[in-house]
Amino acid sequence: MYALVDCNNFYASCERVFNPNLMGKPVAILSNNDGCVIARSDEAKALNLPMGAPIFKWEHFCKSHNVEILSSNYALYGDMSHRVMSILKQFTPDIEIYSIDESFLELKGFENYNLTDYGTQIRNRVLKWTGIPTSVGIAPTKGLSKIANKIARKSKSGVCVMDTDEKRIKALKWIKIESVWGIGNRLAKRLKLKGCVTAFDFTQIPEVIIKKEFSVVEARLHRDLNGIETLKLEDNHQDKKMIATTRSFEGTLKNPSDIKERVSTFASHCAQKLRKQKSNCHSIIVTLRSNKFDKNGRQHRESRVINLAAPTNSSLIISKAAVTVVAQMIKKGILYKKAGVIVTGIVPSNSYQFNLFEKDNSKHIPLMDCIDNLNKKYGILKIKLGNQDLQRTWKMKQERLSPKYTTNINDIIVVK
DNA sequence: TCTGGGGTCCTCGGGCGT
DNA sequence: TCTGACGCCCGAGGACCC
Repeated sequence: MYALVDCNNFYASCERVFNPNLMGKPVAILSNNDGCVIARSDEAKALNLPMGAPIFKWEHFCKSHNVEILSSNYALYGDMSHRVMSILKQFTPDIEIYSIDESFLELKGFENYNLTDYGTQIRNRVLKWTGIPTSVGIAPTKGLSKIANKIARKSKSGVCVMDTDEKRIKALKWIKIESVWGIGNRLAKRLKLKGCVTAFDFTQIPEVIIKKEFSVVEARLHRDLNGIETLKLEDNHQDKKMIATTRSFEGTLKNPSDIKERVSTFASHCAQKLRKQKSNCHSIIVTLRSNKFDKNGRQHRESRVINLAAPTNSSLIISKAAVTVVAQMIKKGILYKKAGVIVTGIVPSNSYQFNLFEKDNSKHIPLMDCIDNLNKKYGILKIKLGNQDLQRTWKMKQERLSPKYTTNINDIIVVK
């Protein structure tokens, strides 16, 4: 059996732990740069404030309905997530941390347990120790545990155990096809054309047809929902296969030197993340785009790939390559809105094949170590490359940011 | 004025070796 | 030596997730 433990309205719940005034009120959390709504409390959902709503269009609505709007505070959410996950690890050794707010727990050897009680224990402990409410869905497969979790979320107890075929069929008939994990908008449309309205309809289509007309992904899901354990617990300890830093600019940029500065910063950020996981990258992808929402402006969107002669995690090499390429991409007269650097072809830094003509950049290794250590000691990004913005005039818009209650000593709550 | 960021996996089509 | 069939590899782009 698998349990899916999902934190209810995670970002809003984290904020409420440290600011009880938000209890019972509609709360909306904004994306980076305070752009659009990315998380909502139940009360905000009940007001039909949509996910992804651009806040400048919904500000008036929020004011008139007393919605509390907050910038996203990832330092807080990351730390709270870590606390929740470490509690979940006490309940089973087989756990897959699926995202910041949910985990799959494999319950092997729990045949003699009362799973409803066990799920309740999980919920109670997480709530008591962290203040975060959760829902627990327990079922024979991962796909079904996702559906059980949706039912749990709607139930009073917050726990749903799908342990018989009758319960499985009832649940499948209840859930709409577009709400099934792994079925996005496009697929839902195609499936509806075939008369698939619920997950149950999907499971009744013969597997050969699914394989033929859709793909192996849907075929796997099909088996899983039919109760055949197909999707397995995934290993959490693997290194990332791709590391990205992409950002929208505060306004729009047309000056090549401004754009190059941003790209250099994104590149060195990627390099830093590579070094943190002790990896090197073989290739770099640089992306640049104008404002897609500007209907009147000239549009330009491009991405280019740089294949390196030898894998590296040196900020100097990655930044230089990315800046050179972005300089070739910039078109005169275009107002650019967003850029990004993605590093791929990731290999462990201690084992890679030298190229016959490779230049020795071994001096970079102690230099990068030194930069990382100084930044660790004196605060992130104190040491920068010469082509980065040394005055740190670029800052994310975070006008409604809550304190870093759990990760910054100056922000700790004082009880008087 | 203002519309997120970071991932994974899969398919498809072209290039290329057998 | 040429050609077609086949399979593998790789990059681009799509779809999905949170």
